[in-house]
Amino acid sequence: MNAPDSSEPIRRLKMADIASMVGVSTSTVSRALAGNPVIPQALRERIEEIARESGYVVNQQARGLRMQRTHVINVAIPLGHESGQLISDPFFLEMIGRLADEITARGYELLLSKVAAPEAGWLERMARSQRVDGVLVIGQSDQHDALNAAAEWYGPLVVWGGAAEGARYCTVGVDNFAGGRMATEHLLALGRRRIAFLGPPQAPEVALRYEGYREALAAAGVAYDPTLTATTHFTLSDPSEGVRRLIDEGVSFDAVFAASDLIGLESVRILAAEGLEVPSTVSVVGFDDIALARQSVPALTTIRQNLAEGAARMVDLLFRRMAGDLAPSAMMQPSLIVRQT
Amino acid sequence: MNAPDSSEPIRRLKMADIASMVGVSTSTVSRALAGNPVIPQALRERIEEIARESGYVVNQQARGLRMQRTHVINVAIPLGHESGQLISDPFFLEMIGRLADEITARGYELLLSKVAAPEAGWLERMARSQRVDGVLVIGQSDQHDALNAAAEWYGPLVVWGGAAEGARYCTVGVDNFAGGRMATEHLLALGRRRIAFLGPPQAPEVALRYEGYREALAAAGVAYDPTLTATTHFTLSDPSEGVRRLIDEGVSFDAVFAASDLIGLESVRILAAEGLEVPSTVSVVGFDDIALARQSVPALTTIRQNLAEGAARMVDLLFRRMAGDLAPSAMMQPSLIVRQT
DNA sequence: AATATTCTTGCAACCGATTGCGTAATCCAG
DNA sequence: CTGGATTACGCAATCGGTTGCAAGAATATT
Repeated sequence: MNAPDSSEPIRRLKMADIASMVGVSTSTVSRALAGNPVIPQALRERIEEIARESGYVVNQQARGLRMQRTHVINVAIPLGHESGQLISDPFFLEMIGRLADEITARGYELLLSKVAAPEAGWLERMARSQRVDGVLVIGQSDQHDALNAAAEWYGPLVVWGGAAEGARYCTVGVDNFAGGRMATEHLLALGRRRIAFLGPPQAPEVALRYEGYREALAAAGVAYDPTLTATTHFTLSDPSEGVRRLIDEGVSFDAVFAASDLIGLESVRILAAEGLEVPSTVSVVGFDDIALARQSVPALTTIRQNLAEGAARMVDLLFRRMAGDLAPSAMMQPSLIVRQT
Repeated sequence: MNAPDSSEPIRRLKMADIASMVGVSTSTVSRALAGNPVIPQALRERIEEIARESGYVVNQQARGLRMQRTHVINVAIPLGHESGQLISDPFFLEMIGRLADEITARGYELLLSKVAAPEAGWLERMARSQRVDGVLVIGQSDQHDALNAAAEWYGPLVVWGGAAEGARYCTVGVDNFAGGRMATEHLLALGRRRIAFLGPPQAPEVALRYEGYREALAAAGVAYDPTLTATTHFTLSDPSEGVRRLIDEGVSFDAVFAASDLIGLESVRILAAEGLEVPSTVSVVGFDDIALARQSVPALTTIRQNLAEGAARMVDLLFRRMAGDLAPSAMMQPSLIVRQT
């Protein structure tokens, strides 16, 4: 369609070009553009002026090589537990958006890696490639061991997720155990006794929610029935998963605690389609409080994770770790948001 | 919490270390790891072996500097038209996910830039920083001129969006004009005559959908009423926008064509809350066909954009452009998905 | 006016790879 | 056994910046 202007010199400007235009050495240009105060203001301004009007931009490869830092953070999303390749949970979008804000605000860039079928050593390669200064992992998926191994020698690593047993890596997340308990207690308080649990149990954060669920049941003296637990992926794309399977198997239940809002919303939809009224016949509680939970009809009751705060904490911890301070994990309190289900 | 093993040497391995371990020069190691056939197989395998077991990973900064390519693609999301900082439209998530697949499949990485308040020169800086080999822009937002300017001298740039008037940059997108017409024709076929249009008209793709809307009205001999057009952002966070304003202003309408599914879904919700039944009183058609449109109750009728194909085309065009072939824009056909609204 | 001090600015080494070119080693035919 | 072709591999330049060190210029001190 269009062609780059062929009269434009093909070779990109380098610092030496600016230097010769100004009549100084590259040392001076480098220092001037870095705002080093040893360069007199007048000269610095002249250099900045010329650099700007000639469209010069510092080569980040060269700069990174010399300075041994890239100003890039790797955000990795492992999808070991997902069958499909797609990230469909809006939770990720909101998280990515928040992280992008925090990272950009600190003058860094965000390298996004979707790790679909985690190969051994993916984290090692990420950490050692020198392409990034730190790594954020969103969700442990089934990569607990890989994370532990990497944390052994790589400091600037922060993981969003549950405080899994024996985790030696730094995590940020809500108290999943408390969240699971809160959700279950809420359902119990509504008089529900046969509460189904839906979620992918391989993920540590889900496992903790499940523990909270068990704990609340036990505390209320309600017998735990294993047939009420259905493993799913984070998205309910496959009808052989989740509520539908419970219905098909003839399991009777009067409430659903879903490990994510997406599962919860899909459950509501399936229940409605099956003629089971929500919330009169079956109550549903989700987890995350994605934007959608509030907007759907009926609006989903859920356990809220404050992602803005979570993202800020993750980035804060990561930068402290990049600075050599091996900051510890942080846990935030979730809250119950009662809506219509 | 945990501390990186302090007995581990602090300095990272470089190629020279591997070279001396094997007893060859860095040239040989470099060639061996690159799979260069001039290195005998036996030696290559020995080098690979040692590199692997010592956990060596090539420094991408150095490699990039020397080779003048980074194997990174910049995916930029300009949000000039958005008031808030948040990307909330799931459209972006699906698009990012698809692009990530395509880019990863070619052995490249994805640098994600959320361009919240576009400063002059943001694209220039991106292109000249040598941090990436190519740039994909998701949505033109209000950055049409900036894109045109950059395309003048920067080849590897592909934009998702509408084929805006006077665009000299390479775009991939659905035929927004046809999509707007299809949506409107569908509503007209249902007998609707007072069809409202909701969307952010600064974005070229939305402007084209709007043209299609006008065209369909004209073709059907239905008078165009400017009071039926309400400008919004891509998300309906502000109640002073969209349907609610039409209702408040007492504008009568029997259908809504929303420029995105998110606007459409929010409209359905507001209409329901206002006691206007969908679809008996008011019909609604959205645009995008995000996963949510299918799952919501009632399921949203919409114009489908095939994002899997779109992402594949964008990446294909970008790689051809990176190879110096200035491939032209591509346009795909949207399709009408009739559901319950 | 001579010396001490402070300002400016450039030289050159370095970051860690890749690669053109040249040479030593090996092979093969005559 | 020798000359020429081939193979294997290392030297050193290069990519484009940053920065310790030091020299020369300008200013201050006595």
